[in-house]
Amino acid sequence: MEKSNKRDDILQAALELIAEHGFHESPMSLIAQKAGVGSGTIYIYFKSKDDLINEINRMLEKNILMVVEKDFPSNNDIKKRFFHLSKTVITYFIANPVHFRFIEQYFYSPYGEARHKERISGENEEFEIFRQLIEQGIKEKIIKDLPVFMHFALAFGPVVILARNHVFGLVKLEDVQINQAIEAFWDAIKR
Amino acid sequence: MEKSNKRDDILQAALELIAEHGFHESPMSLIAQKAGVGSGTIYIYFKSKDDLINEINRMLEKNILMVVEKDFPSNNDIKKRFFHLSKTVITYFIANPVHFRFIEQYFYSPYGEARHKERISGENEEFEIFRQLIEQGIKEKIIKDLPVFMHFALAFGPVVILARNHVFGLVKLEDVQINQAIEAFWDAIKR
DNA sequence: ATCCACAGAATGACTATTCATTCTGTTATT
DNA sequence: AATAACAGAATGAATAGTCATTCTGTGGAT
Repeated sequence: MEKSNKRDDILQAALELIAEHGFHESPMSLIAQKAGVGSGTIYIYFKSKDDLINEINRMLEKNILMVVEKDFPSNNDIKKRFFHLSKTVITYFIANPVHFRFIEQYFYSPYGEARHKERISGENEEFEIFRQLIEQGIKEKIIKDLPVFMHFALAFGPVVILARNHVFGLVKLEDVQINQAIEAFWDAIKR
Repeated sequence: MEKSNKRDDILQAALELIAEHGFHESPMSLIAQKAGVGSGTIYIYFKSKDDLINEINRMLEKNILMVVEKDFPSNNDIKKRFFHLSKTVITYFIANPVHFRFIEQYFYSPYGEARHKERISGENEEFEIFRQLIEQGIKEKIIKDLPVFMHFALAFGPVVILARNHVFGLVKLEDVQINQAIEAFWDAIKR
């Protein structure tokens, strides 16, 4: 599996640089240097800088989906599943600050707009898990009868801000606090 | 008061361009053109592009604070005040999509990091209103005994995502839905 | 009223720099 | 020997910022 080592090196270098400095403060020359690669080499693996950036995002999304799906308690009750999902996501962000900061910048830039639309409109696996959870919960009268996108906002809005505060070192989120937070926005969602 | 018309023209032009296209897709030459001004003129009013961008943010923050403080029901009960604050903010974002998109890009970029730290650590008027509200609510046992930053995440996290969905045209938030959403995240906050 | 002198606002061509991308020659692989 | 992968220099487009010059409006002198 050591096949395309350079490709991964480039992805990793770009990810780290962009997470720290942003898109336009991460020139291809620097990415190449950090990856230990000639700048021309990047263009063997990626069509353009945009392509590289989108590829990083795809990699991270796949990664997160994997983490979320692993050990997901599909057969447990709604609240348990909601907790697992929320906790996994927030824990992932805290454990991977570099990923978090990349995703945040990507998401809140013209790049992420298209991606965001896809996510809301449906064809996204990550979101699918959440959607099923909510829809079932509504049917079972456990969750408020509100549109799914609203539940998404109620749950992931706080997650993102909390992760941000932690990643930026403004607060230190301990396990207890994470649980308190999830418990709190569960109150927003549940009937 | 028609004193420095050009300054305002430049701020407005830059605001609109950046909201739509992002920071790096808004060259000074274009800003100048859109403002109906020579490119050198910008440097009479602003030290640099960064200065211009920070100045736009300052302008918008002042503006929002004004809107929030106007008619704020200081003497009403906690829940009423919380509702007013939340509703004002979300309504402002929806009514001013250009402002929202600028703020979002600013906030989620290296520019916004410093600003965010200031906000959390306290010396920010906007935030002060919220802080007082929460602290009083905790004292009166109306609101959960959690750190203020957590309540901030619980309330403004959803607000931002909802506004985003609306501004991007993914959903159309009617008054009823806004009220439902606030009612929901009030559940997250209240005891 | 007309004109002149002048301050400082405004301009836009210009410069130096940075950047993404391409080109070229070299090295490794088959 | 032929091919593909590679590094890094070269390129040209784009950009932020500068500066010598032009414009504009005001106040005083006639």
